[in-house]
Amino acid sequence: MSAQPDSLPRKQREFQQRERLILDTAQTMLHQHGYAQLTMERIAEAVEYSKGTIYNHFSSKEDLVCSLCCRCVNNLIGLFKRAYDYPGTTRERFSAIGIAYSLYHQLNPLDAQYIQIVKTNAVREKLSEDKVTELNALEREITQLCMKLVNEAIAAGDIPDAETHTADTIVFGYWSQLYGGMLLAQSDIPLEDLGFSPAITMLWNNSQRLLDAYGWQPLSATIDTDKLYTHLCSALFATEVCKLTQAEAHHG
Amino acid sequence: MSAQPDSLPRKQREFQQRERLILDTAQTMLHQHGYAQLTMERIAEAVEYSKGTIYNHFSSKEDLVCSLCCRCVNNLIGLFKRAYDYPGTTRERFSAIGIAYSLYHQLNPLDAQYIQIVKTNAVREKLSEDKVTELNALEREITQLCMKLVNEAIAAGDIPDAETHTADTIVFGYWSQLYGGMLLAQSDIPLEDLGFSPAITMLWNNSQRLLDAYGWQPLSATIDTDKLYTHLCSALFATEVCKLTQAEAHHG
DNA sequence: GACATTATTTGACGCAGCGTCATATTATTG
DNA sequence: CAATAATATGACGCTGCGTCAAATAATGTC
Repeated sequence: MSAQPDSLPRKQREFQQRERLILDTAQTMLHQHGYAQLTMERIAEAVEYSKGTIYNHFSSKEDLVCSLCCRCVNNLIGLFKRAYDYPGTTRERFSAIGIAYSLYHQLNPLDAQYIQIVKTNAVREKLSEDKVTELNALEREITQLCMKLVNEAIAAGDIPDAETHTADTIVFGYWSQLYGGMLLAQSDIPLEDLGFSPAITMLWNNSQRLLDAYGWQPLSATIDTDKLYTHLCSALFATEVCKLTQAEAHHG
Repeated sequence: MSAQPDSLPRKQREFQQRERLILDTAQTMLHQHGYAQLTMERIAEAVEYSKGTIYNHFSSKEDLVCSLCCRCVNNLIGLFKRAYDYPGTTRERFSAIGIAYSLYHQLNPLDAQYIQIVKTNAVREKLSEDKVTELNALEREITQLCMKLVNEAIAAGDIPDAETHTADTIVFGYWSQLYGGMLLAQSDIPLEDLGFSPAITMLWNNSQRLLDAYGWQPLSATIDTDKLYTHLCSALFATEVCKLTQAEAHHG
């Protein structure tokens, strides 16, 4: 098969493979039994390595969870890029980013846990320098992707009165809404019990409203936003939607 | 002084007093040294009671932090009520709620920590039934206050096209934006380093935009929103703004 | 293939912090 | 002033993190 020159990176490949195994296992355990039940001992037992070996990969439990978080943001970046590359109007593409965000969190509701956990100062305090840097880089990447798109829209004249609110304000506003909305939707506060509509619907409607407020053409009055939603879903995220409906059917 | 009939509740008064002492101390410690350094032993030592006594008040460390969180939400409710009672247009009053939220978190940036910590499933898992109920009740109260105001606005005809987006959507949207915006502003991601404007300004502008999008009269085009901001601040939250500027002057 | 050397894995260990509970202390009552 | 009830205490058990010397495996040398 592979000749000598490959034999050096073999170790590294094994290392990476094991790292994936550990992360996958930790993720599964987290999903099944919650954070409180997630211990380094249990992970070690599950992957059939000893605790020391786990610590060769992750300097602490927080470090491990942060790595999960990084994977998660990476996945999100993938979806965002798909939205970015969609051949439509800038508004459609930006809307697609919102859908990507929403879909991802619907599909992986528990992934929001890592993000939240890692955002907590209680955890950040304990993270290594490197991991913080890694995470910041990813967050920078995903932010810049949004900024780029908004700047394209402004350049193309799709946001006529863009002087009054610069790209950063728009990205910040849209992102706030998505982020806050997802957190509220997923929080243990039972929104629907309080007489609220499904959060996903509200989120979509609100974000479209917000884009209207920025004057981002074409305004929602001129198009059917419900149709846009379903169209973008099927055009860009067919597999994700499919998985989601399956999961829903499965859970009843 | 007080006669016999009062002597029974005396114990209770002492109990409550001590509870406040513990919470105050814990809060200070949290602010000064962070969550990781906050231990039950240290709290006990600081208040000069033993650990067992602390556990007479709080069934666990999480329980204690949750109580801090409750106090914090209570403070917020106080500010919201002030905004609600302001004798102005519905839009001004709702805007004031946004300012209340923003001011509170600027004044007590660390309080957001408890909320975040408690929102984390990792911590929720460990909370007692009672504390979760208490917290839910508070969150219900603060939500309902917002709902009430939006419904008043709809009833008064201040939101003409209110059929298309019901009160819950508006509250959800506004709240999402405030919540998400505050989290982003406070997160360790250095927004300004990424070329962003001050988050508070963006937050205010975006929320005004959103109210416009709902068609909530009077639209921001017809008024000076900057002036409204400063006016509401001085009319309703003079003491808070004062504290804030002092704190800023103090920290340089 | 036997030995030396280097890399990796292991799990026993130390330690910190949570939460408990039998005991000690203080308050209340007869 | 004893008897009894209420409360406070801190030693103790336990769990889980992170370390490190020793064991084991891999690699290189003759």
